[in-house]
Order: sequence, then structure tokens, then C-alpha cells
Amino acid sequence: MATIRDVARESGVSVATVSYVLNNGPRAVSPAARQRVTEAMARLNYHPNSVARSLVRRRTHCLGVLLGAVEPEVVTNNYYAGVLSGIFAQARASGYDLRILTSHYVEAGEEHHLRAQQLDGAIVLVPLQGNDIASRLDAVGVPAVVVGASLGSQQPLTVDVDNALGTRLAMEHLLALGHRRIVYLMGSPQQSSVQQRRCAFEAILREWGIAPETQLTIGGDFNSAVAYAEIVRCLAQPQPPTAVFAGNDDLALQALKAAHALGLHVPQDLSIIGYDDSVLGPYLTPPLTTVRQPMRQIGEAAVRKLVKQIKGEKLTECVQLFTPELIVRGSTAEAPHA
Amino acid sequence: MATIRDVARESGVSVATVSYVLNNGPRAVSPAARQRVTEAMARLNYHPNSVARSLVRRRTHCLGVLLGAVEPEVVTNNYYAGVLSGIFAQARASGYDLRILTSHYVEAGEEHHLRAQQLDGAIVLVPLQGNDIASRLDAVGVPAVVVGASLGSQQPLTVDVDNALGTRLAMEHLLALGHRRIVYLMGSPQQSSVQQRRCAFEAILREWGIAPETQLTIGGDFNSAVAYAEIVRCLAQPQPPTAVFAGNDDLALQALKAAHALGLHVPQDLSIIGYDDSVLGPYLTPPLTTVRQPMRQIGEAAVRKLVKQIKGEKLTECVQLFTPELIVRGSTAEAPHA
DNA sequence: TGACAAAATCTAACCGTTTAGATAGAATCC
DNA sequence: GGATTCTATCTAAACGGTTAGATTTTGTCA
Repeated sequence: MATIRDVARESGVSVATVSYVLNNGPRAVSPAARQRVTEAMARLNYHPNSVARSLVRRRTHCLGVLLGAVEPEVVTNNYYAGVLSGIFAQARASGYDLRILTSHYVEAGEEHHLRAQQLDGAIVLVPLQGNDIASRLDAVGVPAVVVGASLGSQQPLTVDVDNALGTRLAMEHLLALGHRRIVYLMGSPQQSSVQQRRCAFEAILREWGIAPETQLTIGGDFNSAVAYAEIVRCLAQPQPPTAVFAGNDDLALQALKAAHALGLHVPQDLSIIGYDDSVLGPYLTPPLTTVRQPMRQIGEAAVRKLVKQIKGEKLTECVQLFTPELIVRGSTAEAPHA
Repeated sequence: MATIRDVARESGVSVATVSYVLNNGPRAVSPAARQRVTEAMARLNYHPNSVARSLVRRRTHCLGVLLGAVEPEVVTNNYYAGVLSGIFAQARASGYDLRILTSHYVEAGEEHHLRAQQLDGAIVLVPLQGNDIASRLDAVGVPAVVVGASLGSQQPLTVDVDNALGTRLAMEHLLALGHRRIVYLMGSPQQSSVQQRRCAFEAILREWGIAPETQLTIGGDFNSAVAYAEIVRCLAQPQPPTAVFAGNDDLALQALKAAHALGLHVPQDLSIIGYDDSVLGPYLTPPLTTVRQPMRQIGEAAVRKLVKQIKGEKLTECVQLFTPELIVRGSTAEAPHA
């Protein structure tokens, strides 16, 4: 590998001059010298060492993506895959490289390690409720934006989807169809989105004057098999619910299977609504009604926000909320009269 | 940020001594000095700057992942998502960081840029037929392994799945069921896997004494809508095929839709077999018979192979081929007698 | 106790860039 | 023509580590 000194020697100028042509400034270079340097670089096949450059400039032009907890399944999960694809695309468009960092960086105290990596900024894709990674990163001087975990208190930069609205879209769809006994399949309660939706769920029940006691909430850090068993148990009880509001499309799928196993027809006997609008929704029988989240846009927005902060631009809003959309397909219908 | 010099001053030793305790060698340090240094580091909240370290050591402990052509949809594509998740997991287990590099690095001449990034190695996830990125990287001294594009000639390190075997599994399944008129839905002909499977397809037809002229091959760099139209046209012809062998599950899905639109029953009137075993396969109606590829294992193997090469260990084999598996579900059945 | 080896530590060069400050030469002005 | 400003260039000190080689300290043994 040729170094800047080789180029300087080859073209008969000092390293400073080479550096100036390399960076187009900050000092002027005569056309003659510039040409000699350019030719020498081509001749020697010179490319500046970006590590050395990062050391002195103290910026790596590289963004960290912190994947937490659920990884590495993260990539095969629909929501994360969507967000990641947005991050990839926008990082590229903004001219930043990406560094994938797995959960061991998420632990307290590890922010210094991250700082030591000299990343220009970080995107925190850790869905856990109450995680304060972003603030800790900020404290050591690494700009960060959080995706999908808007916290009330400290307000680090955040990009999220409006979970209250999403819940409202789903619930009002079911309520308008006459459903009053609705099970809510929560998912892992450590996830902040799950908590937000649960609050919204309860608020809507109050609004409609429905006693929360008559409602069922199934939640937990379970795998599909356990979730399936719980749903079967719930649907088999004396006064079963007429609708299921699932925290994501995978849970909705389990509900669909459970209904099938119990001989219930969807949507005639039981309505099911999912969340995420994952790829399989349209191909289920019946096709799944669900709440779509603009995952790719979320990823893109996160990168844009981070880059703005890095460049010191004025940020208009701390928390950027995206709007979910109700996708009505075939798995929801009017509540049975019974 | 405290530097190594601050620690040296604080603990009353030289920077060299601090460096030795930091790295546990290569020279001995007295217990007393070691303790003073350790305490000073804790007091100052010192963490070594990894950029500076990389500069002098000339290794970054970071692996590049080159995503080509199809990106950034790559992440939402089943095959790539699976491979990536394997890469993430194994990189973490091997203690390497990951750098995501998008396609502009794939172009000829860009290998020097990559070299300048000082990556310890690269995984090439570029499915294009005849791509020679790995060799070019190797030429500039960056160890590389290619995923999913085994070439005959130059043999860079490669991890792939046995496409000939996968094709054989699918075809012999159909042939054993009595199918003789089989359409092959190829997919983009630039992809090396597509080419390999096409060769295998033709070889198997010859083996069974079936004239290739009577067979149909639909291929192209089309989107789902175009593929759908082509399939409809094919199935609507006078002597339609009795089976479809699709290059991936998405194409199989299009075939399923087309059959549905034409009033054909699957599998009674038409058998369909996919490739990849993507998540939606089991939930289609009927559930899709397909060929499973161990994507995650492929990703893991790629990282392991790369790390071995970086460490200079002896590699037993250049090309590591994984074995695909036939997953029989409900979309294939005996050929209609007619 | 002095000679010698081993262990511990220090000094300083180096990795490959950037960039402030010094310097030299050319152009401008009165 | 000498003072003054510009422009182009160079020198050398950073950035924050690692690591040979030199030097000092400690330990061993005759």
C-alpha cells in the first residue's frame, strides 16, 4: 500500500500539498502541482488510509446500529427487517457507513467502549421498555437516536410509530363491527411498544364504557407454541371472546390456527386483527386484517435525524411519530348475534 | 476522553507499561505497577481508542459484508435475511464487528477503497453470475469469502448450497409423481444460482429422456406482476404443464395465484413446488412443497471460513456446499391421468 | 561482594493522515 | 524600489496507540 509520503516523494512535493489536493483545500494548490500529484496517485494506485484519517479527524463517517435483546433473530423479524432496510438505504444515501453492533454493547457501562470505537453516531434498535442507552450514549458524546421506544421523561431523539393511534384504529374497527368481548394478545411486556398499546387498549375500553374485567389480556415472553396453547385455552372458555386483537401478525397467525383447531370459522365466529402487516398476512386464509407500520420510513427517518444531529443542524422535533394504517382484509367481520 | 498518556501520568509509569497491562504482554509487568495502572484506568474512565489501535496494528477486527445488486431489499428477502442472521450471530461469537457495505463497493476498482478501509476481511453477498469481487479483493490483500455464487474457474473461498442437488430433489419428486410436462420458473438469469439450477434441470430432463423442447422455461428479471402474467399465459395454452417448479417461493406464490385465477385446483390439476422454504410457505393454501436451504448455517459457515483464513489456519476445502432438503407439503400430488 | 542474568521499566520511533505556523516567492501599491 | 499583501509551499507537531531497543532494578550464585 502506497502512503501519502510515497505520493509526495513521487510527485516532488510535501505531504501537506498532497493532503491539500486530496481534500480540495483548505489551502490553494497550483494547477501544476495538483496535476503532478494526481498523476502520482494514479501511478502508485494510492488510496488514503481511512483509519489514519479517522484518527486525526476524530470522525469515522460511520454510524453504529445497536441491535438488542431479540437479535440475531432481529433480521428475520418483519418489523426489524423493514426498519433495517430503511436504515441501509438512507445511510447509503447520506454517505455514511454502517457498523452492526450486537447486544453486548447494550449493557450499562458499555457506552464507553462505543465511544472508543469513534462512531459518529448510533441508532438504537433496542425495543426494551425503559432502556436508557441513548441518554448514556449522549452523555459520553455519541449522538444517538432511538427507534421504537419513545419514553416520556428524558426525551432523547426518537423515531417511533404512534402506538396509541394504531391501537385505536384496530379497536375501533372491531368495536364498530359490534365486538365487545375482545382478547388482547399483548406479546412481551418488556417491549415499550407493547406497554404503550396496552395503555391505549385500556383507555379505549374505558371510553366505550366496557369493564376491563370482562376483557382478557394474554401477554408474556413466550414462544409461538406457548402462545398457541394460551389462546386455545382462552377461546375454549364458556363465554369466549368474539374478537382477537393480536400484538403482531405472528400472534394473529397462532390465533388463526387455534380457531381452526377449535372448529371456529374466521371471521364468522371470530374476528382476528393483527399488527405489523407482515408479508404473510395477505396469504393467510382468510387474509389478515392488520395495522400497517411504515417500517422502512422509520429506518430512513432515524438515519436522517441522526445525520442532522451530527452535522449540528437544528432539529425541529425530538420525537417523530409515524402514522399507522388500518389494512382491512378478510379476517374481521360483524360480531355474531348470539 | 482520557488517553493512554493520562493514565501513565496518573499512575506514575510510562505509556509502554500501560500498554503492556492493557494487552497482557508482551512484556511482564510487576503486580504493583499493574494495580496502580488498573486503578488509574478506572479512576479516569479510560478506554483505549480503537481507531488508534487499528492504525498501528493494521487490523480493525472488523469484517465487511458486501451487499450487492438487489440491496437494500436484500434484508427483506428471505434468503438474504437468513444468511445475514447467521453472519450476525457468528461474527458476534467470533468477536468480530461487522461493517455493512452497499453495492457501490462492488464495482471494479473499488477494491482499493475497501482495502483502505482496513477491514480484516469481507463476505461477498453478491449473487451475480460471474462476479469476481472476491478475487479482486484477494488481489489487494483483503481475505474474502463468497456466499452463494460458486464459480468453476478461479475458486475463491466459497460457501454455497448444492443447487444441482436441490434441483434434483424437486424434479425427482415431481417425476416420481408422474409429471412429464413441467414448467421451470427460473428467475433472473444473472444470478449464478439460477444458472446452476437451470443446467441441473436440463441434465435431469436428458437423464429421463424427456425432450427439452416440450418443456418450458420462464425466466427474466421481472417483478411479480410480470411473472404472474407470464405464468397465466403458460398455463392457459392448449397442452398446459401439469407441474410448476419455481425458482423461489415468491414465484411459486405467483403460480398459485395464477392457477387460482384460471380455476385450476392445486394440487389436483397442477402441482407446484417452490424453493427456499420461506416463512409463508406453510400458510399458503395449500401449504407449499418446497426445497429448504439452510440459510443461517450458510451465513455462519461463511464467517467461520473467513475468520480461519484471517488467522492463517489451514483450510480444508475451498468450496463448502450445504445440502438442501425437500419439504413435502400439500401443493404437489400425482399428475392427472388425462 | 561482585559478576551476571532475568525481570521490569523507560524512551522514542512508528502507524498514515491532517493542519497550524513558518517561509519563500510573486504580485500589488505608493 | 522597498514595503505590503497574496499565494503556494514546506516543516513539524499532533491524533492515540504499539513495540523494538536501551536502561534500570532486582535476583542468583560463586
